[in-house]
Amino acid sequence: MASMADVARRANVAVSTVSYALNGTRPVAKATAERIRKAMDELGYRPNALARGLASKRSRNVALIFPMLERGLGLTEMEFVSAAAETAGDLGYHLVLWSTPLGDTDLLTKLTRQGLVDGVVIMEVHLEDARIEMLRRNGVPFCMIGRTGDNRDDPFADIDFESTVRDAVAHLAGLGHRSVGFVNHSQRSFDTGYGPSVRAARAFEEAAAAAGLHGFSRFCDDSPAAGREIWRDITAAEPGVTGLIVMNERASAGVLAAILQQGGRVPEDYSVLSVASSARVSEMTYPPLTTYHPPAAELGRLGVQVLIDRLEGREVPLVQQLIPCRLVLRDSTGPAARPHGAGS
Amino acid sequence: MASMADVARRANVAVSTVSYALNGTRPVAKATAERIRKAMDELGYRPNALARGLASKRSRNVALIFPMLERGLGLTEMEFVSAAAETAGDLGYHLVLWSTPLGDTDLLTKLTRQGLVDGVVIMEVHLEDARIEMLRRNGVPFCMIGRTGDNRDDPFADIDFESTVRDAVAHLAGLGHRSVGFVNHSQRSFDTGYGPSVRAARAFEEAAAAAGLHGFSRFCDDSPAAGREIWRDITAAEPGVTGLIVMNERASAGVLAAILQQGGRVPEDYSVLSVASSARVSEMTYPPLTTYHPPAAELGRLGVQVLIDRLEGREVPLVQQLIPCRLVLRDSTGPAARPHGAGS
DNA sequence: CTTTCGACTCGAAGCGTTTCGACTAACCGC
DNA sequence: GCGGTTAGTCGAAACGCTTCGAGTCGAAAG
Repeated sequence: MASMADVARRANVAVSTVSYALNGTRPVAKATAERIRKAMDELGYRPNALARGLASKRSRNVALIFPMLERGLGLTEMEFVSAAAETAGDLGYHLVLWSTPLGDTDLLTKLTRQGLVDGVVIMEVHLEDARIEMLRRNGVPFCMIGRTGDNRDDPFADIDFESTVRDAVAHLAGLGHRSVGFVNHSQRSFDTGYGPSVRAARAFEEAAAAAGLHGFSRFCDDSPAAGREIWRDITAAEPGVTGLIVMNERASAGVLAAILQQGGRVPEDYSVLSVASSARVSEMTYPPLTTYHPPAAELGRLGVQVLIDRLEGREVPLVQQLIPCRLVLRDSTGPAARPHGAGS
Repeated sequence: MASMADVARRANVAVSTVSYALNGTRPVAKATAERIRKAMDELGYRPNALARGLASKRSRNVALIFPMLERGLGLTEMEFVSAAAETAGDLGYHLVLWSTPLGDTDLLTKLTRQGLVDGVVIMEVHLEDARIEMLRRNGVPFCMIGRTGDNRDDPFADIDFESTVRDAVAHLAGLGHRSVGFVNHSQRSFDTGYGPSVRAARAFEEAAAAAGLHGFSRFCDDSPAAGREIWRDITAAEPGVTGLIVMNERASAGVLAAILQQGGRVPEDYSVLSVASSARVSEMTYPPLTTYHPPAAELGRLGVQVLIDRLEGREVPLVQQLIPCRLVLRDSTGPAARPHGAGS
């Protein structure tokens, strides 16, 4: 592999001059620059990333910390990762993937101390997140996807669950639904302070109250089976229900199946509105789900963009961006049926 | 950040001795080793990955080349990426993500020449793949997920589409189906030599013939809408059909929906058998799809494992592994209806 | 008691960059 | 025609590690 010394020799200049020409660090005469450029592509020269990083103390690598979740990663996360990788590439950076158990701060500490990356994008942030504490303490530049409860001046990009849930409630209320349920993630995710669970739950209570309708919430494990079960539970406890907001991609299919199985029709008898589930999945259920789609790609792009801006020392204002989900109408919502006439 | 020199000073030894102790490159006295160890964790020392890589000419990074596809990445790919990242981590490596347009050999060349990674795992390999040519030519160690048409002595791990499709045909034949269709990916994917499309298509023809049943194939774009359309096409052209093998995750939901919409029942009137689609999605359709699940995590793990084995110079036999999909029974297949009695 | 060998250690020379200080020629304003 | 810039270039010193050659010492071998 050709090195900078080879290029310098061939172009008849000092190594440092090659470096200047390459990075524009200092002015280089037009003719010299041309000679160097020529030498470079005759040799097929590419600067060595490791050496460059070592000497400059900037690796031009960023890490994406992405958790090994028991519930597994979904398509939203995939979109997110794709966008992050692509954006990093566009900005001349490399994206390295750190798959770490959610609580493992030690592992993360070890990883960050290796000096392989200049900063990290961290996802699945919890309201209280030891990893964020650690990053702050160790002075590791980072950008969150999601946010803690106490984010003061750390940059983040997150889904605006508050406004999304508000919109969702308004949407159903607008269709005449007066008794609306909210199907959340698991109790456990709520208890451990998973941001979306907590914020959405709160937002739902408020929005339902504000809209003057009867609202109730359920936790639900992330599986179709749990979704089926929760529907049975709901119809038993809330016979007047006509609308459901489901923020649980995997459960949503179960809910739909359970309704159909009980002889209910969607959307004639019940409206099911999905929140933050991916397009690829929403269009595959029966009927296809009307959904507030998460801005996964935007978040991914934004996350690495913001991080890199900081790394490059650009004097950027603190970015703390909330992006609402975008409504895509499909076939699972419609005008409310007469309150008690529903379900066979 | 503490450096090796700091550790050496504190432990009262030469820098090289610290290195030997750290890597076991040469013997170090027990007492010395202990002193060094102590110094290390008093300082919270972690070796600098860049310096280490530069000096040793082995970065301990591997790249995952993953394509920006127009059809987007699915859950299978996500599982795959997760497994790869996790495995790399377990083996003390970092996984960097290179998101590249499928045909962009130049970009790939640039990336590999930077010396950031020791080798690459490459996915979505086509039967004729310029990227593989390039890797061979440039002597970049690699492992394919998928395989070219001419793989001689390059390592790969791939889904065994031949045997999977054979099994699928046998499964339906065993249920009494005599007229079975195969829904492939798009014509385009076939024409551009996308391995799964080509191999599965061939395998289906053979297996259908061998089983003595009436088999026919269709290409289908990757979308529910295309799936609906293909079903209309099929019922028009093949009125006797009772079984369908669908190797197209996104289309499968459309097929199901179209059947239901025409008043057909699954599996009473028609059996739909999905091939190589993810569990997360298969369980969300209506009815849930009986599926041959792709061994995504195994492939991901295997890919980086094999690559790293080679990098470490272990004298491993050439790994060219084919893993069949595993059948998971759900609700979309059953005994064949009377040939012509189906469909309302 | 020498020789030999292995365990153990050290210093120095890289690895391929960036960056710093210094030096030379113009060139500018006066 | 003299200080002061500025464009353009060079050599050398890092950066934090690995690796090589060489040296010391004690124990086993002859």
